[in-house]
Amino acid sequence: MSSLPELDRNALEKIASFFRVFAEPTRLAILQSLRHGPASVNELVARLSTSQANISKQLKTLHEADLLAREQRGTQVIYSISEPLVFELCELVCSKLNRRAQAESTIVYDI
Amino acid sequence: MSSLPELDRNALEKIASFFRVFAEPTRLAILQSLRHGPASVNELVARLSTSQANISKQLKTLHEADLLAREQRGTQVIYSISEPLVFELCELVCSKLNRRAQAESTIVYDI
DNA sequence: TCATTTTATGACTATATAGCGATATAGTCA
DNA sequence: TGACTATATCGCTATATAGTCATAAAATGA
Repeated sequence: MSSLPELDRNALEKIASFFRVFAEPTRLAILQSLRHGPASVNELVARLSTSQANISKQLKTLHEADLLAREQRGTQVIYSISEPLVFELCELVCSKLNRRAQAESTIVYDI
Repeated sequence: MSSLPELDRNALEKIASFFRVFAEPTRLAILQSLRHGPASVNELVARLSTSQANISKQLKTLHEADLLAREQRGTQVIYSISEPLVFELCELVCSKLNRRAQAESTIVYDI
């Protein structure tokens, strides 16, 4: 938002890919869970209702998007949010959805 | 980001769906093009390299997500950005990607 | 080394949707 | 009404990926 040379297809594709990381409820659930602090894979598996394989897969996606830090401790791997942007993005979207919801009912979104 | 009752699957799915609207380069290209001001479907078709059918389809998605306003003028339909959040979101993501890109090369993202 | 625990990966299925060509729909003007 | 223009929709194909089960890989401790 400033200079106006248009982004080419390649750049737009990279931006789209970044948004795509946030476009799945399971990944959002992982981010929401990690708001409380770092957690191991098994802890996340216990909290969320999906398989260990799927949790690992989605953690990989989040890590490759540079949103999560990964630390190995013995046989466990501890993941934590490494990018504050995660909260800013979710706050923006949640407040937007809350504004919309208020006009309709009373559901409140808040990650 | 404040109170901590976790969002249920249904709420997370709605948030994910919202992010998903931004997760396709053609829709981002439309948003980028509309930054210059309102435009008709045909104008967008002329600017972007995809079919009229696809432009109409993606405009529908953007409109249903409450991001675009739609105004019929004769046989033409004029679309315009109706939600400033669009710019905030894209700025956040672009600046993030720029920070990352600076650490690697010199590509600059700026919608 | 072997058994155990924890995490990651491979093969697969099911589903969602981007994009296309063809066509329908709707508005305008003669 | 009929011709014309602009937009929307339908049917379709191709592709991407979430999720699952089974298994591999890696770290630990006996």
